[in-house]
Amino acid sequence: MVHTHDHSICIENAVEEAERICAERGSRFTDLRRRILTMIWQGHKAVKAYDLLDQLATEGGSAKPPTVYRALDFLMEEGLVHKIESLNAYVGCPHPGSDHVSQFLICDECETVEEVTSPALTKAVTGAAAAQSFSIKGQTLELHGMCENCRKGKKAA
Amino acid sequence: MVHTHDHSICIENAVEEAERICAERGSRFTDLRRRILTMIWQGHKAVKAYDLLDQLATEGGSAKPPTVYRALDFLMEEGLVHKIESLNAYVGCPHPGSDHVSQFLICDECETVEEVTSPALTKAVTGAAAAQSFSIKGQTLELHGMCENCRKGKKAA
DNA sequence: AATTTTCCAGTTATCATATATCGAACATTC
DNA sequence: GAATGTTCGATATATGATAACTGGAAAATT
Repeated sequence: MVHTHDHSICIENAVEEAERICAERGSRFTDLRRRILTMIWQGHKAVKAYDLLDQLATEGGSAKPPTVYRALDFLMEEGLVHKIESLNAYVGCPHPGSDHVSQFLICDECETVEEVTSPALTKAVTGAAAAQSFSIKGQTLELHGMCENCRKGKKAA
Repeated sequence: MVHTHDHSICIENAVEEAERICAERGSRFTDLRRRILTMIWQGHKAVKAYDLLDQLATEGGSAKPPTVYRALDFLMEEGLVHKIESLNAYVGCPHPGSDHVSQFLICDECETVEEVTSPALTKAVTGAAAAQSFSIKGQTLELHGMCENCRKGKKAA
């Protein structure tokens, strides 16, 4: 998806929200965690752990993998970021704090990841599980394809 | 899920089917590929690449990672096995040859992976994508939880 | 049957992802 | 300021995956 919006707003919002949520819960939103969350929010693409490492390295310090993974674990526990299993990469949650299941539309063209929560889809998931008497605890639902904007671009080209 | 069935039938079927499919397509179902497919079908759990490596090692030979991954790639291309992204592991396809989307119910208790193809769920997925004008090319749909048998077991205990 | 072609599997090397363990630094609370 | 708890760092190791190249076996062709 081509984003014509002012993305700095997204970053600001995400960091502010994180700040608020952590304060509320008594979790510590440390400098490292803020930096990593900010990096992840540089765009709407999923970011790989080692890209974060590289970025941290260029910023001077010498962060090692465990540091990054711990920060990512924290951010995931607080629901501030999600992991995209099919990409081994991480993306910011657009509405942290609200209890929700996450479903992802991943454009293989522009790499944009859009998080959605479709009630109909969630219902179908629940139904499919129920049909097998399966009690659901978590879902990984990642749809790959091409987003609207890329599709338009392709058609035009 | 507790399997009361004679699992050796599953293995035989899987290998015979693979044989048939590969013959039909002119793909070569080599000894290594057969061994790996058989290993994956030892149960209904997803098997990790390095477990396959270890098993191959104990069987004498000295297989290296690329060998295993190449065999897995082949088996996936032919639709004989699927990768479970949320586990980084591989599971046999119960009905190869038939064109289908795969959805998985993964029991976190007994680790059994059940493949399903729910028309209702597939329709919901298509619908959710359409709602965002997203053109879908592939899906990763993995539901984690507890299967019927494990649930019963827990209740009894 | 001999030759050619194709493709499989092995080797080495390397990269990427993830965990375990331990200890030092730091802020917070009392 | 001492006690506590947490973060962050270093090191090591395990696991997951790919690249580039080579030799050799099987299939196809002549």
